[in-house]
Amino acid sequence: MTDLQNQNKQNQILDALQALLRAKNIQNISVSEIAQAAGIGKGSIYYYFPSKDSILDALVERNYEKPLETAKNLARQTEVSPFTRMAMIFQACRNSSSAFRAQETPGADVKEDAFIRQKYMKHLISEMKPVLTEIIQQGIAQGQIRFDHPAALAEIVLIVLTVKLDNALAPSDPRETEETILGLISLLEKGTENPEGSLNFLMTW
Amino acid sequence: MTDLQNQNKQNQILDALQALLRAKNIQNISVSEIAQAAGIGKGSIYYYFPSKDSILDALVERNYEKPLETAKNLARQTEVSPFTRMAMIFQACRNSSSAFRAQETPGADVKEDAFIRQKYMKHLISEMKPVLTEIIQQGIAQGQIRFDHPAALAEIVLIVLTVKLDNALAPSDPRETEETILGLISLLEKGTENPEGSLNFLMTW
DNA sequence: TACTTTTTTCGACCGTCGGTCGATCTTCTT
DNA sequence: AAGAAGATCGACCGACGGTCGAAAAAAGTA
Repeated sequence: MTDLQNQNKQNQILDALQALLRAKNIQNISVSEIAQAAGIGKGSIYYYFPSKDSILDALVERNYEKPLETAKNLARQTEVSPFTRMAMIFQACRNSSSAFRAQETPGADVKEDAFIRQKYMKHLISEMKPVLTEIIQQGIAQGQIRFDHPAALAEIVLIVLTVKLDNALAPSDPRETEETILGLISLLEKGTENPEGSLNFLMTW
Repeated sequence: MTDLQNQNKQNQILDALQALLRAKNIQNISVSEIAQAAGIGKGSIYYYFPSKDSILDALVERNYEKPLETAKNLARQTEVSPFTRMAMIFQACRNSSSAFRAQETPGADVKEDAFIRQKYMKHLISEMKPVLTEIIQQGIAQGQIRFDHPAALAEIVLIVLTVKLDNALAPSDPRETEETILGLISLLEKGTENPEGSLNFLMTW
């Protein structure tokens, strides 16, 4: 079987898992269920993946590849304002992370699918950090940003946004999340020596 | 049986789990193992805890109670500088979180005990946020801090520090971690309108 | 086409796990 | 002392992740 056909089959399994993930968390999804949803036998799952965890890994990878690509492309568009590019990156992250985001569980506490989201966040932060750092450095070179620690700034922004986006590590109602983002923007304005309110457009949530 | 004796028994189980946790991750520790390490039968575990997860919850709670107590006490000591109190809180968090921190796994990637650390971080952030917010508000009232979003600032600082402290969500070598903390301090100085270098003492890592 | 070989599919099966349960032992009460 | 209430236990249960060899499907060969 060609690599392409092989990937199709893997994607078929990944699609099934992603669909199931919308209704319940990983711990409550059995391999048999995934197989059934994918329309294949349970044994076949293990022909394409060595373990249940590895299916999750693959799904995470498939989901963060797209925003990463977007970010890398944006890093090259030096004619666009660095903050605008930052906003576009966050939007891309937001869209693709929705597959894993903690659902609104009104009465009960947040579901314990910590595992997969942590994996997603970890990869996203580590892969996105150098790209965002580069964009910030361009902003410094162009005089739009005044700050001495571009890599640190990139990581701080990524950590806060990823954690708040996920809404499981530091769960908040929308109102509180907005307040935190507003504070981050204010902190960014003062930190990068931009006038107050000039970064409000980042608030596209 | 008195409540005190009951708590002793629970602590005995918690101690056993904490000891086992140093060697392997949760997923690889069975309830029978915990029982054996605690010197009791498996069934007795379920006399004191309703589920395996609840044992973890209790262990997490036991570990974040102390720094939380410390923080609450500090919140009352308005004569001490808010930043000094912040530093003391971080130190307390640092000490008590070591039970869950990701070990240095030289060759391999970070162990997958994500679950428990995420739980610890979540509780720590949510419990610590109001306390730290109060301290920041005091700093604003006293004129040592100039910033419009005290709660947001508290959450941002807590998120970044907790994530970096944990070293699993955004793993870095010590050199890189230092750079990020340095950047956070710089951002804090500019954000709270304090002179550059004035918060360097927070760097007690 | 007829055959062998290789790839792919499958579900019964295995060991282990979290959790239950009634039997049993211990400790309190009167 | 005797019964009630509290505490302990490990055999047992259903379900899970993962294995395996048989068998079906596909590909190669003449």
